[in-house]
Amino acid sequence: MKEAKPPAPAKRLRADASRNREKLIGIAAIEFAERGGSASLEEIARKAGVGIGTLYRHFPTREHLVEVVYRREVEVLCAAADELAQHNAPDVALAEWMQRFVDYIAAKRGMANSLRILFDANSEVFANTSGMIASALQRLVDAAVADGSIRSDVDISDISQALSGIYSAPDTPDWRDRSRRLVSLLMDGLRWGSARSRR
Amino acid sequence: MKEAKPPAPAKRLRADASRNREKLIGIAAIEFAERGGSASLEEIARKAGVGIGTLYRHFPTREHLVEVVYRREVEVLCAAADELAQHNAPDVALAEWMQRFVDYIAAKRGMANSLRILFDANSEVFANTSGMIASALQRLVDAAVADGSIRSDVDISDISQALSGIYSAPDTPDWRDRSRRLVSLLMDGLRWGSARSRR
DNA sequence: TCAAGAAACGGAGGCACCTCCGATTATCTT
DNA sequence: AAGATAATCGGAGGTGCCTCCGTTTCTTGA
Repeated sequence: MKEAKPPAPAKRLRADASRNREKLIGIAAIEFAERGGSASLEEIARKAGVGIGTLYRHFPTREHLVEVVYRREVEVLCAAADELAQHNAPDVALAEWMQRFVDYIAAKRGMANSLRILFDANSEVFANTSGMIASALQRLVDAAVADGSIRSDVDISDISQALSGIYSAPDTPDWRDRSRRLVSLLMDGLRWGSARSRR
Repeated sequence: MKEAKPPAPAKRLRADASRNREKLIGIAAIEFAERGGSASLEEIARKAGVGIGTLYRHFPTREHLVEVVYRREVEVLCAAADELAQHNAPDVALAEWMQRFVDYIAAKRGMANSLRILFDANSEVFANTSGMIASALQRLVDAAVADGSIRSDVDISDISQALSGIYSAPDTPDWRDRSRRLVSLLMDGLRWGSARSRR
């Protein structure tokens, strides 16, 4: 069975290779969150239990690693939307997801600089990821509207706007609390005047 | 004679210190222009004939050094405006100065990244320097208009606009030649319809 | 199951960053 | 003029970055 398969989309990785790769991404996510974009790559390799050479083979530059970690976290965040929707009332799922969004942003603030470099080099990444986030939000809102637990005259872009305000807010010590309160407030506003609240 | 002089504006530097400082700035300007923002600081110290410690005492971070070099070059560029005005016909001075502006921009392109970091940290620097440049340009244009060697209905902001286009132009190999041609063209346009050309 | 070849590992090595502090001046005081 | 004082010099040293390549481990096919 001679099959032409030259454009192998992504070569299967060897078992040890993919194990190491995952380990590195996991540790890197933690380190970037804790130490920001200047986390030591050697430290990451050490904690992942691999040599520095292995890290560099998988991620030729710091930005490659940042990109992969960033993508991974967006995926997790978006997957959480569906997870939450399955196990909660739609409005609760939406509220909880927005709170997680705050946490997600919090982790990103430390690495703002690396992300900007990445943005310059490959802005397509951001088009993808922001699309994913918008679509997750859309699904949650649609479900909550359909269910009558939030008002029906809301537009995704309004919510996005509010959430992006969180990102650009000044980096005070109480940033996180304030952001969480903002999300609660937003949620109250969405519930007010809903079919359910009127019933 | 007990005099209160606590707010000494800028402590006089010791002779050797200021000598070293100047040497460092000079070498750094050359290195940044040649190698871009990633020029080695140790290399700069070595070429300046001082220890690395001396460099770091004068300029605690790479960005400090970049900022000083940047400021210095803007000052030189603006001083050149007056110099040129004294020794040339006003229109010639203007033309020559714009050509020097191209060279100045060329040197900046390599260090775009460092400049952006600097911009985030201290955007006041840019307000200052762009003001200085605008005012130098204004002086040259005024003189040429008064002299009748360029048309009188020109606005500084139009010329600035054209010059800033040079900065944002794509970084092709012939960027410099194209920019110089653009400046010539601009100059022809300015001369056309001037009092002198009509006479 | 085993051997050969492919792929991945990992750390030594070279360079740059930046800090720290004893040695070395320049400037001030008497 | 010569010592006292304060500022400056300069490089050793610890850390991180990244490359290179000999060694180890996985996969495959017989």
